[in-house]
Amino acid sequence: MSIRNQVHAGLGTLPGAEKKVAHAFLAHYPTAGLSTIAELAQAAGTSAPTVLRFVTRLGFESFPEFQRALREEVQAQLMSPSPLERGRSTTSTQPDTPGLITSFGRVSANLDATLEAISESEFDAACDLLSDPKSACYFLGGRFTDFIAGYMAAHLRIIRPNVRRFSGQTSTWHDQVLDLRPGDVVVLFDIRRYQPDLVRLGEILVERKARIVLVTDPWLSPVARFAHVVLPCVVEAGRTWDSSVPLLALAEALIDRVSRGQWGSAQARMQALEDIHWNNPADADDDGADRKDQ
Amino acid sequence: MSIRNQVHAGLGTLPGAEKKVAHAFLAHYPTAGLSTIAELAQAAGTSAPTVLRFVTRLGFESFPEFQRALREEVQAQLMSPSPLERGRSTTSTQPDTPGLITSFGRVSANLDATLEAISESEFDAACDLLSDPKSACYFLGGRFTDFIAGYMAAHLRIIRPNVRRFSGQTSTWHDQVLDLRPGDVVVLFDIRRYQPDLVRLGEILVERKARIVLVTDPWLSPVARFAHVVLPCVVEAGRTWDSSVPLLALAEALIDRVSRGQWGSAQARMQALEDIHWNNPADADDDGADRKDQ
DNA sequence: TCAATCCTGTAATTTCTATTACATTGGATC
DNA sequence: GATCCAATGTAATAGAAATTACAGGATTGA
Repeated sequence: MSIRNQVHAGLGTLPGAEKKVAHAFLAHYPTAGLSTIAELAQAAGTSAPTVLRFVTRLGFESFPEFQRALREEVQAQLMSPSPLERGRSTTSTQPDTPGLITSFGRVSANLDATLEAISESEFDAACDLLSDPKSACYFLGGRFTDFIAGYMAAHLRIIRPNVRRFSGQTSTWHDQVLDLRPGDVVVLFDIRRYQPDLVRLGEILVERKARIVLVTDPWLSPVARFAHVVLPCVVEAGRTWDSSVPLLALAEALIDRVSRGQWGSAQARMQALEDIHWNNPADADDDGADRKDQ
Repeated sequence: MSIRNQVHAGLGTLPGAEKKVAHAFLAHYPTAGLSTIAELAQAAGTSAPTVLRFVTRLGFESFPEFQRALREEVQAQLMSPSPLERGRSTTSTQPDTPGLITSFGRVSANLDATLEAISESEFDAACDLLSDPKSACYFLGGRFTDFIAGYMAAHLRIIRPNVRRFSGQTSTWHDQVLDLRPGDVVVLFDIRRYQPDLVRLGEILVERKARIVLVTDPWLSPVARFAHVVLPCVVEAGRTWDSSVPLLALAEALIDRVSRGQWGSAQARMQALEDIHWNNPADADDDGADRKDQ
């Protein structure tokens, strides 16, 4: 077994400080192990002896011996045409407590299914709507999906102007609708169990001649009746709760497409915001994790 | 130019003994250069000072410096199966509007990579910490990842008591730390570009004897120094921004595991909350989409 | 052939590195 | 709560490693 896998497998049995060494090693594999003990210790935020104990626990007589083995491994990897043949230790997972593999596998299947559920043309239409700089862009989600809405708004706000979120309690939404102008785009996230508030809001939005982009599940939220673009995501994961991963993946795909389309005009905007953000770290959180009441 | 090519190019101008060093170096690149001077000298059939003169002639101040450069070169080679070109580098070219398939494909690859990056034991450890009903549980993320933190908190709040979020501006975090009791669990999300505030918070948390679960990227946030459990997620998606999908997938995996483990005690709690939620739709959004300034 | 110059290796020196010993902390157990 | 054991860091030590100084030897040009 390669040293890399060996470390990976033994991570659980390591005491805290040595675990940090293991992480630092894996994070900067293999170079972190090819320099000095002191350097690796510093990278891990621990002391030299701990690093030494770490390599001893791996079964090496000394640190130089460890480095020798590591060098050979590196050479072998650089030689071989297919660099990654890492075999993950597939410890048989008990059905009761699904491990990462099970969980991620289901999510992956969901993504594939979502890909089939969404039509390319609808996706394109959504991108076009979001790329229109003249109309404002509102975001809102349900109980759990509102975080996805927030995530998406936070990104789009950097690329284009007039990005807002419906904020606060349901009863205040109606007030905020007053700001809407005909043609404005509203992105709604609503998966089961569908929230009645959103349906009512949908009606109002249509009256105000807003264009609605709905992200929902394959059973379609009632809001679909009012929506101009419907993007269904497969959220059924056989778990206690539905998975929002496909929603986020879709949101990121939209963000990516829009940001590429707007690149010319958005670049300066991004740079300006970045400068503000990083030159003023005290306000960074305030700027980034924008919440509804701004 | 890489060191390897540099040596290759300069082979002709080298004196005899140094040429032998160059050959030995190229023959066993890069490992020959990563061990000691003495070893390389022996491999070349020459003496240590000749090796040193060789690296000096290449333009390096010292042998360690030469090794450092070599290590970086090796790392770059190993790290780049996919030449990462983010939006910045492709400014002029007409954006090759990537469709859903491309975008989702990348995300899927990220999930696979994340699966390899996270050790099962660390995942288990994180679940154990989150399943401990005695200690409170705090959540906080960075600029974009705070939404993931919120999503996770919103779910866990249903399964178990004492789930809180660090809220508001950076400066008020310190006040909120006062509520922390030794042994409480803090889940931090921090991917590049790492926020200095979080590092400072990490220090304070350790002083207060909190147990930190860090969700970060493979390059590890500086907070990793203080963390008890580190969960690295592959976020590099070759896009303008990093992808948070692996973070969310991980969050859901944690939620699922914890909710299954807590099933007996949590079921009643869930039922009660569900009732409140759906019988009182006016407060529904307020409950779910809890934000910082409440 | 001789002298000048550049290579090259041996040996001494200095710097830094790995290693060990020991004290302190922190967590677990009864 | 008190005690024990593991874990961790600090500091001292031993050991290489890199670097320098110097002298012998080859090569070149006159």
